Amino acid sequence: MGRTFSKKEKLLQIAARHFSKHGYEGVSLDAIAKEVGITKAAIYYHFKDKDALYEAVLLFRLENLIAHIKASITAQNPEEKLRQYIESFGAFLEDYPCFAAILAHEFADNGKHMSEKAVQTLAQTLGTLTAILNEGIEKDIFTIQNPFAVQLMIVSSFVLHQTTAGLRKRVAHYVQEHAVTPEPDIKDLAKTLATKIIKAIRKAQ
Amino acid sequence: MGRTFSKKEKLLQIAARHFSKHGYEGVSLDAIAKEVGITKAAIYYHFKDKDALYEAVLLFRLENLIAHIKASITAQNPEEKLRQYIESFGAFLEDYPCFAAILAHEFADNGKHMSEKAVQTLAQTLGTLTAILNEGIEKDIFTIQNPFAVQLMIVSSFVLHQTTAGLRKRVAHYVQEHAVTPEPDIKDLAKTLATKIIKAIRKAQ
DNA sequence: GTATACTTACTTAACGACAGGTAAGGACGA
DNA sequence: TCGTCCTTACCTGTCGTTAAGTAAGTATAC
Repeated sequence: MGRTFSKKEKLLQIAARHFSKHGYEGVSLDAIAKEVGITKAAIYYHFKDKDALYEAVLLFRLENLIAHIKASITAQNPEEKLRQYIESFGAFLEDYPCFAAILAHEFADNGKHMSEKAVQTLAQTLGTLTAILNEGIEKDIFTIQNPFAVQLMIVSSFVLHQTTAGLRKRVAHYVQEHAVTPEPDIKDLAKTLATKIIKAIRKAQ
Repeated sequence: MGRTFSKKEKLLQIAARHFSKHGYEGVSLDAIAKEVGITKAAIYYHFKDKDALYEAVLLFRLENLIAHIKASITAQNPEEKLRQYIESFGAFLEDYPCFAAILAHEFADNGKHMSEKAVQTLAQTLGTLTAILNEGIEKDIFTIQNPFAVQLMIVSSFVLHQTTAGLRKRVAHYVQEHAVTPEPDIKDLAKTLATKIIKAIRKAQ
């Protein structure tokens, strides 16, 4: 039983795709409206302006993200928690590739279009990671880490993995030494990344 | 003895800054021209169109980059080569932060504005890395790696480190658990990243 | 039950600002 | 005088945004 979407939901969904493909500046409300099947002015009935539409798109998924991550961390020991953190991050970005691309655009222009609330929500993911790392350090499992550096490796790898698939294909075409290893999907990448990061920060026994 | 710059050089330099800050779509030629101190029409004397200007900016730095990396790799053993690769990549992006931001924008929209020539040049960096990894695998120093995954970790970490400094500062403000560890500069990050990656892919002795 | 008042969810049409791009011409050094 | 390096003036299209209007639905009063 496929549920029916209201025009507003359809608008948000299509807007997300447009913002993900072209970035804030590259998106025109005309184009969105046309695809939704309404007029541009109708967007202004639902949202104050372009900024508010973007904010709605971004905040919705950001809040999803932190809920998803928090729900995924069920383990007791820090190492397993860290693995769950990394893998749930990857799984979420796989499920919402548009969101990954929107994040990539946001990172590229230094969060220019992110409201304080959006930044605050994003900060919660980093807070969660920091707590895990601190616990690991206290229990003498991890070496001391800068949480920002670890977060950077995780988030940037996932986000750019999701967004640069087409570019990588073009690049691969020119790499002579490149044996045609199959491109790992994001779930494989998550596992690889988790293993690598844990290996890299774990205290030598 | 400060050399004098031609208008064209000044134009390229300022264009790079604009493209790095706002991305291709967000940049207006009027704004660039104004800052250079010429009129928009003068840009069309030097370049065919907006695309050609962007291409010139991007290709120039890309060619710099591969020259810089190749010149930096002087070691004999793969492990040291890999370290040099990573550190020279980081050093280059530190010297040209505008270039890092342009790359970030390009990654965010999947290389939409990259010409085949630009892609080809970018591919050379990946080719260099692949050769190093293959040598390490042959000599039984590294475990088998997907070069794309390793390149992804290196490039994405550096690029987003350079571009998201302001955003990270905003995020840090909301992270309660965050002890105010000083933000590592990119050279520290390069060392950390090199150590981590080598630790992660090196064969256990 | 039906007239009235009001809300919801849009459309049509237009606004001013500004985008990329161009044709024509002028200043100036060799 | 000829090419180089620009400027002035302008065109066309598209942008975000708004005002005004409207068909359909809902709530209330009698």
